[in-house]
Amino acid sequence: MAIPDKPSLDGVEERFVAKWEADGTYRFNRAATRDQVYSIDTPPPTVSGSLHIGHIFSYTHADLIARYQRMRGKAVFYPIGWDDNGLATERRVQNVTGVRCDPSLPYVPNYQPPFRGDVPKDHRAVPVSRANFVELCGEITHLDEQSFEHLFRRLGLSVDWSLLYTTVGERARRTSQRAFLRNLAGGQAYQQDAPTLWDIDEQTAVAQAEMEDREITGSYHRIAFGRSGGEPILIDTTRPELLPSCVAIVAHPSDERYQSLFGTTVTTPLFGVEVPVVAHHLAEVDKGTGIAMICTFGDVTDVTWWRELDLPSRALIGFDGRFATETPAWITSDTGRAAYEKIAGLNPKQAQRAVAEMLAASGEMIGEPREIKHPVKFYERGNRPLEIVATRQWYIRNGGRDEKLRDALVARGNELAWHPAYMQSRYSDWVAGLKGDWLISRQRYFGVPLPLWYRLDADANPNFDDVLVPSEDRLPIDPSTDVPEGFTEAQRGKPGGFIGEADVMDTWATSSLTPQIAGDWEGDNDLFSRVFPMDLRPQGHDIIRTWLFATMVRSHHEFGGAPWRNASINGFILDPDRKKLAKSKGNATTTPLYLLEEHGTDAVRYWAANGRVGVDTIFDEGQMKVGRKLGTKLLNASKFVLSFGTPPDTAAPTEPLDCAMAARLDDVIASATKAFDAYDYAGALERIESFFWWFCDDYVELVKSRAYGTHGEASATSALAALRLALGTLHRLFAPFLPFVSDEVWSWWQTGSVHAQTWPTVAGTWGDDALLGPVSEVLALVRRAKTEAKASQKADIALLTIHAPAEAQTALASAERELRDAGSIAELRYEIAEELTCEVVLAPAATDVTAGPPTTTTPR
RNA sequence: GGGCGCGUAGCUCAGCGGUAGAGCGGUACCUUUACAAGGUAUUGGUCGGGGGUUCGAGACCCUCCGCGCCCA
Repeated sequence: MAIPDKPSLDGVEERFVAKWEADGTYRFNRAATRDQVYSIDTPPPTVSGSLHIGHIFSYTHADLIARYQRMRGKAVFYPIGWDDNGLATERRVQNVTGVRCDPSLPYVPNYQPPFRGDVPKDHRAVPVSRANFVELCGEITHLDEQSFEHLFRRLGLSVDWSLLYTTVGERARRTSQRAFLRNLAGGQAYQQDAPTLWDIDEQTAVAQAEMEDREITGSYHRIAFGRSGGEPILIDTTRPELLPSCVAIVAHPSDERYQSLFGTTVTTPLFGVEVPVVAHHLAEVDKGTGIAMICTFGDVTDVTWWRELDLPSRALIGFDGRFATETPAWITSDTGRAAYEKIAGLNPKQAQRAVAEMLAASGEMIGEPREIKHPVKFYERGNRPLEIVATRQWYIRNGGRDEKLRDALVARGNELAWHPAYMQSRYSDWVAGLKGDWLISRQRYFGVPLPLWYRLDADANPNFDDVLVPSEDRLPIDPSTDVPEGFTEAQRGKPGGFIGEADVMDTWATSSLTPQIAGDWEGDNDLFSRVFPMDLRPQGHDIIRTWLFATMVRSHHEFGGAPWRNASINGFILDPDRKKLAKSKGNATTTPLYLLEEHGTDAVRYWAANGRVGVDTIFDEGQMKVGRKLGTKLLNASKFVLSFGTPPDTAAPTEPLDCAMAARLDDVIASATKAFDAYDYAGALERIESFFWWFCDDYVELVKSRAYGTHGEASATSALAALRLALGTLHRLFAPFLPFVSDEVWSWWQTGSVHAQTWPTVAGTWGDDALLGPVSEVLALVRRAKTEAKASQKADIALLTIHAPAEAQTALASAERELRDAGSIAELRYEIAEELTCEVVLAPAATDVTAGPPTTTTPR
């Protein structure tokens, strides 16, 4: 291919994206053996969200490593997936189409939702069947996935698109169900009736990893518990509405004030239920009055107390977040039952108002409620505080209730090389602090179903202990339409028959299997054995506790080892005020596609590549402009170097300056390789870039005249060979960072893609680059003299006197021709001196016969 | 409250035991036949404060201050 007259970065993305796809440049070679493979467990982005600059940042980092390893000769297994499974997708579909799922409705063929796009604010969601809802989820996610793919291709990710998977796709469902069944068989999955964190708006259970604390305003209500033959006990609570669920009151065992009360009973106000006074170390002496009521269940501490003190369960808040309509049996007094009837069916907020009014009226509330700020648990995507309801759920053991397992999982962290190393403590700290097992069942619709049925007794009541499972070869199954072995569809819901499990799995229960899904575990075990355990898991530090940990749990249970060898953890993107970029803060307004179009992909990648592994990075379009400049420079420099002509095949650098440049290049290759091997792509780029600018500014300037042939053919040939050696090396060194422009310049003079070439290696035969120091120094002094004389850089110098130590003079003498050419120096003299200085006498300019006096400069 | 990380030039960052660095910005000069979407030069810092280890500390240790993230 010919060199364009005016090289340009415009349009390189479209051209090479198409070419790489057509040529299969990034196709995985599945014949490669495990030791020849470098496999990457890429995070599948959530397609219900929109891509933002953080994706550009982190996915570029993974791509840098992928491209480097590919050039090192590895068969790179670099798949990508879309995470389209779960609640986030359901929400998006509801918002876009104006429907909501009602599993009781029948399927409607060819259903059209009321909207596709802008749903008016006052629109009331239209109920649709589960099957219709899932269909719409599939339709909307498919559209999202196309735009994601377009952006990622445009970003130049060298993923093998033929390996694309989705987390709700057939293979993911099969893998996910198979892994669950193995966990079930291995005793690592179990179901339990237990207090469960519950989001009353989404009507689903929430796992520990998905909840967060938020500081909200509440009110301390001081209420009096009656005591036979004594003063009432005063208790401060933010949740007086839970009074009917009260099972005990609790103080710290060492609390002097309440010593005499432990073992006695008190009576709850309004409801008149007798409850014990108990001691537990979690009661806080200096919080409120130091004695608290235990209700089933107001918060997670209540759950601990309930479990550890073996208290009865008196839960009243149901799945809908409202108080049970039926008055519970443990409230026996007429006044108590009358009080309860006033809150039956209310939501917690309404009930709180009602209870507070009743307490005020009965005189059992002391003073007015006092406002406080306190942390309350929320579902991370939720709007109202979590409730805790007692319900049957499925769990996977993750060490939260088993010290040995916990220790084993912490130890698995040592099997990974963490980049940066300190990120391992985020993992260890999280695992060590787990409070319970991993809740994986969700009361949702768009997800992977739990592959289970339950046998029904003679009255058609489910026996949850009698679990029916499919054989693995039937997977994936949907228990709402598929039938357990030995049954017929007619027996569904009938006495002696079966019912399907309605719940789906937590999205992380599928996402935790991305190495197994991508590698087609048990589907193509030949492939799987070539790629697993994966070499690299790249991801953000925010999801170490979820994605990374959950994946570790699954791999530990199934394979008894870590699922990867390396974890590289990327930082966040911050705005110029050092705030985390987030759409909700309104500082993440620039879309990724706009940036790629505005600055060019290579320029944006350049910015991303400068963000060191694990370090939060400021969003900086200035850096993208620098990247753009680098790309332009690579075009121009390549064109110039190639314009000198082609040296003979056997040509090699022979001149001292050329060999010294090659030696310096060797050093750059060595240190860039070392940096890349340590996952320090930013360090590698820094060294390559710095060499490149020196190469352009000094080396090319020094040799261009000789390359034109001014000193004869032999020395010209040495220059040409050296220039092309450097150029070919630079093109390959830049290839991971600037994939588009590097392939463009490569195509001018080479065949094939630069991305299919091998990473440069050190020749080690060029000697040292010692002479380059003094030469660059003199060149800089000459330039400074000209600049200070306000002369053009091409102005002639009549006489240059170099004062320098003897060894520097030897170095300079070996490159004297080049110095004279580059500086337009007529006469050059040497003087011995301690320090290197130059005396510059400019030749009288043709148009200016009154040139200034000689200029003396010293290096700084 | 706990854990982790970070405070180096106006800005963004590198350096992590041996003479304070890069890019951007600012300033000046050069319309140089690769590049004006350019080039050349130049200006910027008691390396957050204090103590200690060392012949020597931006770097290692202690402590304080400030900022960020995660978890309570």
